[in-house]
Amino acid sequence: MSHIVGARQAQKQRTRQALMEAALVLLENQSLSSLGLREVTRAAGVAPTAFYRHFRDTADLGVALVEEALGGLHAVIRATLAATGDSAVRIDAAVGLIARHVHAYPAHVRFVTRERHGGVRRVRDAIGGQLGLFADEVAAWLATQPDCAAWSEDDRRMLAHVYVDHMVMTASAFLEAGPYGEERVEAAASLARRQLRLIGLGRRHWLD
Amino acid sequence: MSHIVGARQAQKQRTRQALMEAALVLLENQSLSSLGLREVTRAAGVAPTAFYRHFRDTADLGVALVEEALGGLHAVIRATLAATGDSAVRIDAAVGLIARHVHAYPAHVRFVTRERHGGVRRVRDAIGGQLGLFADEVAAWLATQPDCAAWSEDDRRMLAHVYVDHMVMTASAFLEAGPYGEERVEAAASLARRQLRLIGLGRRHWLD
DNA sequence: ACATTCAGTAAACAACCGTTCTCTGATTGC
DNA sequence: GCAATCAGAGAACGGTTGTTTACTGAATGT
Repeated sequence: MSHIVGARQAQKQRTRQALMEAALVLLENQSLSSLGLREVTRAAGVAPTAFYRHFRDTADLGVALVEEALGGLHAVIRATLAATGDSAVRIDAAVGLIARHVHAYPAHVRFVTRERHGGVRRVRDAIGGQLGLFADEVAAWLATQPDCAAWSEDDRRMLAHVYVDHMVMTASAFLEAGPYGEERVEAAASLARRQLRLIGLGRRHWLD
Repeated sequence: MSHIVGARQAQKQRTRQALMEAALVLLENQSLSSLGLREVTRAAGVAPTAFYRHFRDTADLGVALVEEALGGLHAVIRATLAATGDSAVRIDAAVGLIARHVHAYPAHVRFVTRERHGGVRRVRDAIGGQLGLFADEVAAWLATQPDCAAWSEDDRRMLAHVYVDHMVMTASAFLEAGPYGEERVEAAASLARRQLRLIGLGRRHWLD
């Protein structure tokens, strides 16, 4: 493996990824504030000192995990919002999207829901920042919708906040339901859909 | 201090309380899964081995904290639900109650919101169990309300779930707003009230 | 009064932690 | 080709961790 351009950077990114994946596995049974540096390097198969080539400390690793878990979702959310459709099929699509995402990246979802109110301030803030951006995008989309055009900006942000919070809670519910069978997952989906329907009804009559 | 009946048990409960309070203080800047036994006893001013006279491990301490934080709230919730009033004053009363409770017991609230999805399964389950009981009580109350009497049992549980989740999120929002001044707290209260109004509107038109 | 109970103490244990310093050897730019 | 760079390894450090064992002495029941 020589004379390949960027072979060094490629290998570095590889171990960096190995560290992040090892951390993600370990974080399924504990929280970030108890995650040890040595523990991570051991699981990743590198020397403890190699950790410092990539992260200052485990909190730094956590911030990188937030970026990995949520950074790529903005495009997905924007695309989902742009899709048109009846409100009922909208709800089905949104809940189905969440269900599939949780099924595909359970460890990332668990990490975000666990550390959103977790013991490490920098990670908490990073998650809060990303969710705030999600709310911004939803609020901007709401401004383009006929039924919310006449709302105040504050009220649109309030509703966007509700949608984002509901998305996170639904993801968490799918995560808890997952190991207990498919009917539990379907119950969580049904719950989420009805809650969205309730919110949609409130939205429709907000200006009464 | 001799020849007092129960002097021994009283002193034991005292150190037990000292351990729990010390833990609660330490848990403001970390999460339970990183809380050390020695750390707690040091902060409580007792020998490390004294810990075992009260708790098997720190997870056990966490379960006791859940009981302390949420066990006494059932009566408060039931009393609040029993109070009659217009829906607008109901909302004001509920949000005000949450605000006052967060102000009075910030560490307990922080602990619950942090460990609800935290890294210690037994504590997670204990919190989930208590919140489930809250939802039961709210659902039972909804069954007595004229506008929900015709709802299905499942739908009432869905709405109760929404109310309980909203209560927890509002408490967390108050907690985050607290250190940044009174206007931030008022903004959180306004947000919570409008969200409750939205839910109320959805509830009113559920059977349309 | 006296024997029992038991909350809390004290010392020791092996294991683990984060961090520093030094070194190696393959990739890199020239 | 050759010198410079730098990701990773290795060893050692002082400190902390959970747990065990043996012990103390005041509150207890009779």
